[in-house]
This record gives sequence, C-alpha cells and structure tokens, in this order.
Amino acid sequence: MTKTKKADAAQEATAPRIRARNEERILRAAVGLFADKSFHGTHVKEIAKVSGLPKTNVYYYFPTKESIYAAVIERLIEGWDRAFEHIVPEREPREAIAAYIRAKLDYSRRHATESRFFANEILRGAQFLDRRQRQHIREVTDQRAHVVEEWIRRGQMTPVDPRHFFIMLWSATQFYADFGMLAADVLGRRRLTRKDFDAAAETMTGIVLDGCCGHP
Amino acid sequence: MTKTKKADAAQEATAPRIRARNEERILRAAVGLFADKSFHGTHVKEIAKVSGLPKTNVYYYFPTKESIYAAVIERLIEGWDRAFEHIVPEREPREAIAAYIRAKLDYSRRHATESRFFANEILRGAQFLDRRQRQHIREVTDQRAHVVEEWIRRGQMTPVDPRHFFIMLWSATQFYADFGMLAADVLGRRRLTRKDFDAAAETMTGIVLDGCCGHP
DNA sequence: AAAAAACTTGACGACCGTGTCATGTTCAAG
DNA sequence: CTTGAACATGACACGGTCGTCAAGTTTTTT
Repeated sequence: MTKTKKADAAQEATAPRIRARNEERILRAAVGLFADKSFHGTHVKEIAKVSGLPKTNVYYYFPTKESIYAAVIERLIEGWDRAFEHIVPEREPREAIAAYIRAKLDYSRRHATESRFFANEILRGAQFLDRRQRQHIREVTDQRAHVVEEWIRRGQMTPVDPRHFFIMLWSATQFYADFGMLAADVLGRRRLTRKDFDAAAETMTGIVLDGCCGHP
Repeated sequence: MTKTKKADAAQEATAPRIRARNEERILRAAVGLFADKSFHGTHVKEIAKVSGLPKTNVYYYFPTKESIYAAVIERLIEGWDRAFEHIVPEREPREAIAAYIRAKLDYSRRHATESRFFANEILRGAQFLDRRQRQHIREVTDQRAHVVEEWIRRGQMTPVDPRHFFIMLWSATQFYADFGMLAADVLGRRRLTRKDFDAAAETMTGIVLDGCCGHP
C-alpha cells in the first residue's frame, strides 16, 4: 500500500527486454492465481513457481505483492471498454446491440481468467481500484448511455434506463466467464463449449431485442 | 478438510440453547467477513471478535475454519430456490416472471452479504460445494426449466432455451448485490437505494418481457 | 447438594508466508 | 577486456495465524 519506489529508475530508463519479458511472465501467472484463490489465498512463492522465476526475482521487479495485484488491474481496465465501441449512434440499435453481446461473450470465453479476476475485485468492493480508474469506468458508461438515449429520442428503441440496460448486458455476458462452473453444471456439461456460448448469445439477443412473451 | 469430529456428541444430543445462540453468532459474523475478504483473507481471530466470543470458544464449536465456511454454505443453499417458487405452470408467464424478478431483486437487496459470499464461492469454482449440493441446484433448475418448456408448448412464451433464460435472470438480479459498488458508481450514487432497485426491476422486466427495440 | 456435562478462557507452540540481504552471474558499453 | 549496472538466487529474520491445552466457570442432571 505504501512502498512503490525501488526499480523505478530502471523502469523509466530505456526499457530493457528482459524486464519486459519477466514482468509479463509474472503478471500472467499472477492473474490466474489471483482469479483462482484471491489476493490472500495466493502466495508469492506460487507466483514465482508458475512464472518459472525464483521468488526473490519476483521481488526484484515488484516491491510487494500488492503492487503485482495493482499492476494486473491496470491492464484489465484497458480491456473493459473495448466491446463498448459497438455502441455508436450511427448504427442501427438492433444490430449494434447484437454485436455488443457477441463481442462481450467472446471476450468472456477467451479471457475468462481476467474476467474472473476483475469480478473478484469488484465483489470485494473494488478496494484496489483507485479514484481515477473508477471515474474512467463511469465516464465511458456515461458516454455510451448517451448513445442509447439518442436512439430512444429517434424512436429506434423502446424507452429504457440506459444504465440499467447496460448492467443487464454486462451481468449476463460476464456470468458465463465468472460463474462458468455453475453455468456448466446447470446445462449438464463438464465444461462450457463454444456451442454453449453461441446458444447463450442467441438466447440473450432474442430476449433483449424482442422479449420472451410476444405482445398483448 | 478432514477433521470433523469433536463436539458431535453434543451436537446430536438435546440441542442446547447456548450452542444454538453462539453458533448463530459465529455464522453471522463469518458470512460477512468471508464475503468481504474471502476464505484466506478472513482470520478466525476476527470472526471471534465480530461475534463477541473469544477465539478459543469459536474452536469449541467448530473444529476448523473450513468447517465454519462449509456451515455457512449449507445455510445458503436453502435460500437459493426460494424465489423459484414463483415459476409454476399454473401462472401466466408474464406475471410469474415479473414476480420472480421482483423476488430475486428483493433478495439481493436484503441479503446482499450472503449473496456476495455465494458469488465468491462460485467464482472460485465452487470448491467447497459438495456433489450433493451441486446436484440439488441442477435438479431445481431442471424442474423450473420444464415449466418454461410447458409455457412455450402452450404458445404462451416465445421459444427460448430455458436454462440460458434463467441464467440471464440470475445474473442480472445478482449483479445488484454482488457488484453493488460498481452499479452505484455507474448510476452516480454513493450507495444503491431502494429506488434504484425499483428502477432496475422495471427496466429488467420491461426488457425481458417485451424487448427493447419494438418489432420489425 | 453433588456430580457430570457443557461451556469459557488465557497462554502457548508449531508452522508458514512475506519481504530482506549479501553474494554471485550475465549483460551493455567504453 | 574491463567496468558498472541490471539481473538472479539461496538462506534467513520477522511477524502473524491456525489450532491446542489445561484449567477454570456455569449450567444441567440425578
């Protein structure tokens, strides 16, 4: 929480390749372990073992376990808004929303570990997210909410609260990554397959766009 | 993981009130701590402090930290299917589904801590859920899936995969408990209010029943 | 009222995880 | 080739946590 100076000089100087490579290894190992066992359940010794480096070497690059955790978060924030790029006023809402769902589910399937890590962090009350990062999330959401409002104004969409609407899409798409084990159980599979993700996308898109009960 | 014998005799004998009261205290304290800091982040010392008992006394009732965790889970499973009771073939799907959403959101609001604990456990791959508990969840879901299939057969509902449909409802309703902090951030609140939950229910019900984009 | 069972408690030991240190090795540059 | 910086590593100190123990106190039973 406090110490963050040490190899800073090296970090800012002409970034050496070895450092880049090793930091990458450490972070990659860490995200998986943190996702599986959370912060306290993960030991630096394990991070070292998984990344193939001796423990002391891990401490050479990162002053503390917390700093590793923080570094992982920093990377994840970047991925957060990628899928959001589909939500632009020029596109037809039906098509844009369908694309968004597909993109988000795809992300869940391919980056399940990162997704679980992130969920974990939010679940804990986002203790490691700093003010800047939280504000970033809020701003990006605001921006896309305006797009939905624009669609509604034009009569292309039924009036809905855009923020709750997004929450619904997030939660459903994340579920398959975060609670994949439960989803698999319920679907009677050992593990979720690509087909399951396709079925999920189809069901979700259908319901979100047209509802499930026809019209009275 | 292995030790589970000790005060068993007492447990099975004419259950004393003191035991009941103290176990209750311990479990209540534990669920909050586990939800906040997960298994490894929670120390028995804290459980003791929060429950107002000395640590040794906690060990008098529970042989190990893991056994406390397991006991908390056992209680939660019971609450899992409560809201599901709305999903019965006799009711109109529109009305039953709306009631289900309301019940589940209500549960999220009032038992946010338990919900977060449970989410946490699933996130970790449900390491502490035993075979029987997992099967129970699956069976209950199966049962309610049949109801949806019946509705579809009767033409009261658009054809959808019932399991993915339920997953969508679970995820959206749970989100407000599990990721409440993020939801509050996005909505620009400090904490989620009752009004936010009402708005969430309205948005969700509207979308799930009738979609968001009219009909082509 | 006496005995037994249930409960409560402070002190303690063994273990383990974080983070440090002093020393050795590889790399980049003059 | 030499020199200094970046990198790698084994051993260790320190602190804290799980779980135990033996000795007390209260409640229940006979």
